[in-house]
Amino acid sequence: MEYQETTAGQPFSLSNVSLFHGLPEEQVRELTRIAVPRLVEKGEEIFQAGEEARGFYVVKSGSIKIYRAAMNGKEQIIHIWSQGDMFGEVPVFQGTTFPASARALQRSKLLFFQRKAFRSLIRDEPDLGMNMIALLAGRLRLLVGQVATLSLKEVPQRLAAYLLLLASTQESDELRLELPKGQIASYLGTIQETLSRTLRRMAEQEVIAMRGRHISILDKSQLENLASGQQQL
Amino acid sequence: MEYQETTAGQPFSLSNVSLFHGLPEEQVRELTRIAVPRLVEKGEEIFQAGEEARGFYVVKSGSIKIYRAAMNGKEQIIHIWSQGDMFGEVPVFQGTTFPASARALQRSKLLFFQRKAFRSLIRDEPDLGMNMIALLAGRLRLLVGQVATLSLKEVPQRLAAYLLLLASTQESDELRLELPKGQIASYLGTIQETLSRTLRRMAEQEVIAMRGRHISILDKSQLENLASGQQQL
DNA sequence: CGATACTTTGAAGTGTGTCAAACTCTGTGG
DNA sequence: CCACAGAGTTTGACACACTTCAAAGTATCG
Repeated sequence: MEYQETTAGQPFSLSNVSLFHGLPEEQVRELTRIAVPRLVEKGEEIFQAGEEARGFYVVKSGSIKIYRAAMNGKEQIIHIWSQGDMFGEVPVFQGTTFPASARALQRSKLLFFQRKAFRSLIRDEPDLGMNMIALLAGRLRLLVGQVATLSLKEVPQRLAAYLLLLASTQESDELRLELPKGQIASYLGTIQETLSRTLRRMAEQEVIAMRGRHISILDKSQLENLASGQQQL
Repeated sequence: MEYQETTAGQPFSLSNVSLFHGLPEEQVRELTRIAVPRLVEKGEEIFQAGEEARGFYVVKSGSIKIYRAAMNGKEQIIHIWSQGDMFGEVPVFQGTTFPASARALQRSKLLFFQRKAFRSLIRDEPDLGMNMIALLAGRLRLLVGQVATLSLKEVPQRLAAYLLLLASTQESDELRLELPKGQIASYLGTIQETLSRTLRRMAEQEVIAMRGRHISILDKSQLENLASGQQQL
C-alpha cells in the first residue's frame, strides 16, 4: 500500500522543482539517477544545526521545518518548506555544517542529493548554477526581511503580516492554519501564550474571527494597517 | 590630491575580491573594463530598500552599512561591509528591488557592476558562478545566525558574542570599537541606552573594562559563558 | 471513548524601550 | 592652542510588551 500524505498527493516531478526548472531532459534523468529517496515520519529529525553535511534535500511531499533551538527550550523556526523546495544546501557550497536543524512536520518524502555528485552536475550545467543562484538570492531576500521583522516589529504587526501572507497564498480571506499555533508562534519569534492573546485581541476588535484553526479576515485594510505599523492593536 | 580613507589604504585589486578569486587574468581585465567607480561621502545614501536595482557594488575602500529602517526611526543593521566585499547583489539574480538600504559609514570608494553585463560574464565563466554561489551560501549562514540570535538571545548574550567576534577579528583582547555605539546597538537589534547600560553592567562585574571606545576583555571565559547563555549577567 | 496533544486564560515578573536631561568626547576654526 | 559646536554617550525614572509559571479547558486521533 502506498504511503498517504496529509497534503493530498499532488503530482511530483523533478522538472517541477524550481532548482531544476528549464533543464534539458538528459540532465533531469541524471538527477533522477543520483537522487536517493528518504521517507521521514512526523516529528522525525532530519539533521541538526552544526552537524556535518553530506548533501542536501528536495521535498517530494509533506513539510519540513528549518529551525534553531536554544538551551532554554525555545525555538525559532527559520522556514517551512514543502513540495518542490530544497533545503540543507548551504554546506554544499560553503562550510561543512548545517546552519540550522530540520525536522518533519508530517510524514514526508524527500530526495537526497550527495554533495559531490551535485557539485559535479552543476559544473557541467550552467543553467543549474543560475537556478541555484536565483534561489539563494531569493532566500537572502526572505531572511533579510525576517531579521528586520523580528527586530523592528512587535508581535501584532508580525502576526498581521503573517495572516495577510496566508490569505494571499490561499487566495481567500477564510484561512485554515496548517500548523499548530505553537509552531506558528515559533515562526513569528514569540510563544504560544502571546500568540493566543494577540489573536484574541484581534478578534475582540473584529479584525478577524476565529474558530479553532479556522480564521476569517473581517477587516483586511485594518489588518494591513496593523502589518505596516500605521495602526496599533 | 588623492582622497584619504579613514581606514589606511590597503592595496586593492579585483583579484583580492573573493567573488573574483581564482579567475583567469583575462576575465579580471574584462571585469575591470565593466566596473564603474563611484565615490560616496560619509553618511551618503547608496540605495534604499525597495528601489529598483540596476546592478551591484564591490567595496574598494571604506565601509558600508546595509540596514532596514522602520517608520518610528529605529533601524536594524543587517551587515557592515568593507574592502573586498560585494553588496546589493540580490536583485541581480532574484526580483528587481533591493531588499535593504545601503549607506556609507565613511568616505568610501565603490565599484559598480551593471546587472546585465555581469550576468553575461557569469554565463561564460563557471568559476565566477561558483564563487557567487559560495558567497551567497555564506551570507545565508550569517543571516540564519542573525535570525536565531535576535529571537533566542537577550542583549547581554548578543553583546558578549559581538565582543568575542571583535576579539577574534582583531586578534587581541584589547578592542577598539570602529563604530559609534549607537550603530553597534542598531546592529545588535537594540538601542543606544540599553547597550550603554549593558556595557556598564559588564564593567561592574569586571568582565570587561571600558574607556571610551576602547574595551579590554578581562575575563574571556565568563564572556563566553554569557554568549552561550550558560550564565546570566 | 479515552489519551494525548493542543489551546486558552490569569497573575506575576522582567527585560527592554521611551523620554528627558546632563555629560563627555572630538575635531575644527579662530 | 584654546574655545566652541555638534556628535556621541550616559544616566535616571517610568511605561509596557512580552515571558514565565500554573492550571484549566478544548480539540483530535487512534
